[in-house]
Amino acid sequence: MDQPKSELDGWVEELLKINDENEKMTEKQIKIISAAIEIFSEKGYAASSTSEIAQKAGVAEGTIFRHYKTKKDLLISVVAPTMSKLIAPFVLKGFGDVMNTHYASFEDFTRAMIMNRIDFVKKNLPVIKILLQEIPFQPELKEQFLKNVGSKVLERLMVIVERYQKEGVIVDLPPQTVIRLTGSAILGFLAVRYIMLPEHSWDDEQEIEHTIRFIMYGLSS
Amino acid sequence: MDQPKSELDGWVEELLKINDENEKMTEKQIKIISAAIEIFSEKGYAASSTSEIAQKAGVAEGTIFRHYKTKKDLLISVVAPTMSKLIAPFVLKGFGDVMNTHYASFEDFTRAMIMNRIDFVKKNLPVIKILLQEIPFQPELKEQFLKNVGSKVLERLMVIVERYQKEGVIVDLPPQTVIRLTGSAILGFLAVRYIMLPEHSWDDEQEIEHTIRFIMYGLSS
Amino acid sequence: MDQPKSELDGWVEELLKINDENEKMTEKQIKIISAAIEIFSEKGYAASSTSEIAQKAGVAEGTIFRHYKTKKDLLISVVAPTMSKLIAPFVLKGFGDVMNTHYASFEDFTRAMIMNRIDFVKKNLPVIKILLQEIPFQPELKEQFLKNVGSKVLERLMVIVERYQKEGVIVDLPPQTVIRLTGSAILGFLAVRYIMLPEHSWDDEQEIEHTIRFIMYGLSS
Amino acid sequence: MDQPKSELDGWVEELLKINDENEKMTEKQIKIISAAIEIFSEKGYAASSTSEIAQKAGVAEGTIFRHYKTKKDLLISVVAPTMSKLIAPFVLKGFGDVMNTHYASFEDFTRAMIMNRIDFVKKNLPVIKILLQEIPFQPELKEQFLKNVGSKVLERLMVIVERYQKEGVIVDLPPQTVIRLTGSAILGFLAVRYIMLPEHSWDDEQEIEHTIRFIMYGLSS
DNA sequence: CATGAATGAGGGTTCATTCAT
DNA sequence: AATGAATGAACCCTCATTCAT
Repeated sequence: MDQPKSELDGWVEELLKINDENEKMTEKQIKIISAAIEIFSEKGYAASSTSEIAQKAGVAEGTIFRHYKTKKDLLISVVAPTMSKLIAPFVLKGFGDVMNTHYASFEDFTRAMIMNRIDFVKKNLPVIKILLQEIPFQPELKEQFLKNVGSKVLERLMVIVERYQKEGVIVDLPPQTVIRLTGSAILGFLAVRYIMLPEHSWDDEQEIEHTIRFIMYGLSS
Repeated sequence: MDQPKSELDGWVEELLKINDENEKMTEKQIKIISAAIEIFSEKGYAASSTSEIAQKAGVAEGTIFRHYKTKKDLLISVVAPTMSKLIAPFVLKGFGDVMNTHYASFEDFTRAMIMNRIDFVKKNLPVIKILLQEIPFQPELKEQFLKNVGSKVLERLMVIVERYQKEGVIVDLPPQTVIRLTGSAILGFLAVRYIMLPEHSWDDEQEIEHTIRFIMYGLSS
Repeated sequence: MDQPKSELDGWVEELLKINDENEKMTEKQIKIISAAIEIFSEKGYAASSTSEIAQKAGVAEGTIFRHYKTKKDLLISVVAPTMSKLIAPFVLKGFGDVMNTHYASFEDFTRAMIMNRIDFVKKNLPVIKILLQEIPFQPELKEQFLKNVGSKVLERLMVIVERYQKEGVIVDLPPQTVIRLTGSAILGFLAVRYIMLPEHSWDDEQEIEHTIRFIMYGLSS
Repeated sequence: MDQPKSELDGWVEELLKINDENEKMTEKQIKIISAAIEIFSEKGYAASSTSEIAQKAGVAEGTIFRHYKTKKDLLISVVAPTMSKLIAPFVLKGFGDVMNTHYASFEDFTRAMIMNRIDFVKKNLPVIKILLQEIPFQPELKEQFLKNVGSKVLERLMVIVERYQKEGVIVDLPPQTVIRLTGSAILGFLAVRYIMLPEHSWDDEQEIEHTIRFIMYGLSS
């Protein structure tokens, strides 16, 4: 699953560094968050008990509530950094310019996107599972998600899609439809590969190439 | 969202009729199941309380447990018929033969598929949400799902895909990959259309045509 | 465990016959009472559920309450006939006279008593267990028991003991104490033999003889 | 009910002291156990509710379950120390030797035994009632009881009985029978005196002497 | 700052009892 | 007379949260 070091990755890493530096979490907090991630993703938020988290984290029950006012607070704290990272590549300033320069072909762009998202999923799988589970039930998360992905990310991607459409390299469907179709192909691969059948033996490189081919042909004008 | 009456639909309806006739539920049971569907899909299984379900169903809490031994039993009873219907079109005997006859073109087949699934999703949205939420946490459901979808459905679809591949109308990728890509496009549409942004104003016909186009071009040989 | 047919037994049988004839229980009632005896003695009254009794009896839950107004009513109905039989030998009219005639020696009397009680315990073990368990908690039973055993039985026995004391064949302790000591020996045997260690292999005849010997010597003047 | 200070008592007290020191119960735990003893012995285990115990103990219901995982756990915790004390006099090391030295006559031994057991019953009456009630229904207790009393205690007593038999001071019945008869007399007294008719006005000293006399004569060779 | 005992509301579930059929 | 669906109170137990130490 190696991928060519790309500019995009460079930014993500930078962003992550920033995020991580901001955290200033005590050792106990890290243990709590880690335990929460593990347990939330295993049994679901509602079915997890703070006492089990405390036990797995090796802290007293009360300690959790010293750092996170409520259980829901803990959930948000678990999920927020990953949500940030999720949209990081799209909100970096200069993102558009760079696109112009570095990903001359739509295929390269798609490939970079796919590789980057695979990397992201691999590094954040448990939290992603939690996010998927809880977004429908936590208005806070839903709102945050729609605001970020539905606006910022979509906005950026639309600009990019429109540019490629103007260049005539992809079909002239509504940009949102293009994004939906491309996104479905990529996320469909990630879902099957990492969530539904992670145990299955995969030839990742081939699957990725097939997926890219599918998108390219599917969107060919 | 009208769709041309097709043979496929005929069978599904027949199957559903059979299922529905088998149910023989009392009036109270229907109320309980309805309330459970509503509340489970709204708050998630673990966060729903049997007392709230009883209240919404207009029955005493004890009545729930007369019909469903445990809360999990109620979940299974809520979800099982929909799981059956989910795979119904694929397990009907004669399904393969009919394919040969009636859906000569891959595009027609895909269109029928999409229409049928849209119909299914529209009729079963709340239960589908519950299924998606709970499959990861309920081994019973997971097993049932994998057994049915992972075996029966996949099996059928692979035969069909291989036939179209032999005919040279679609690209010669591994059949499972073809199914993944097609499924992603269809399910991606359904997810966005009915789960993520159901409120958005959609031009369904257009979106469907675009999606079919995407699949056709994507899989063109 | 054969025992010589005695007059005493004759009366008991007569009494039982009377009791049994009075019962006029429907077939369902018999099944309910039998099931109740089995379950009450197995798990205790409070830990038994009427639904389990109904199931074991093969009747509907409601049927129990048609015959017995409450669960406690059922308990009383289970236990009352045995309580009657328990005191039967002592309240039969003419009991005292017969004593004079038939059991000239105190030893014969004691032996008859022991044999009779063994027989009684063997025939009524489950109900006796229920009685022992529930007398402390059911004022109705307690009162009934004290009234019958504490008065009628004790009264009769005291007359008998006093007669033997006047004859000089047993020691001149307070009659109640004599009864307590004799009763302890007999009931102690029954408790160990039939309740505490019923599985142990017993040489009943020997144990009985030893017990009688113990009482005779213990009360010798 | 004063009794002559004996060596035997010395040991028991010592043992109890050890037990009591081990307990390290918080104030709340003591209140919970006390309330549980009171209510269990009054209404029986199955008919007692944890909420009532909590109320009588003056704690929240949850507090009970912080200290005792289940209601049955609470029962065991209530009953276990008394079970230990029950067999304490028999399992103390050196018990046998001391018998040789201090209770030269069988009568003295029996008297010490009776006094000691009276003391024990007086101090532990409610828990003893609970034990008697629940041993038949709680396999854990039954097993524990049989293992301890049925083995350790019986073993010790048999050695003692056999010694007195060899000395020719008591009749040559099977030792187990001797123990049963002696035990019946003692326990019969205790049962009548403290459980069945505790309100009756008793001349304890006399009753005890009569009981001892009964045993002595009953076992005289 | 960390602890963990304490809380009490609410969880799922059982149960004796009722009543329309 | 018999049924068994329906009831709702009470059951045991868990939980997120608080607070004195």
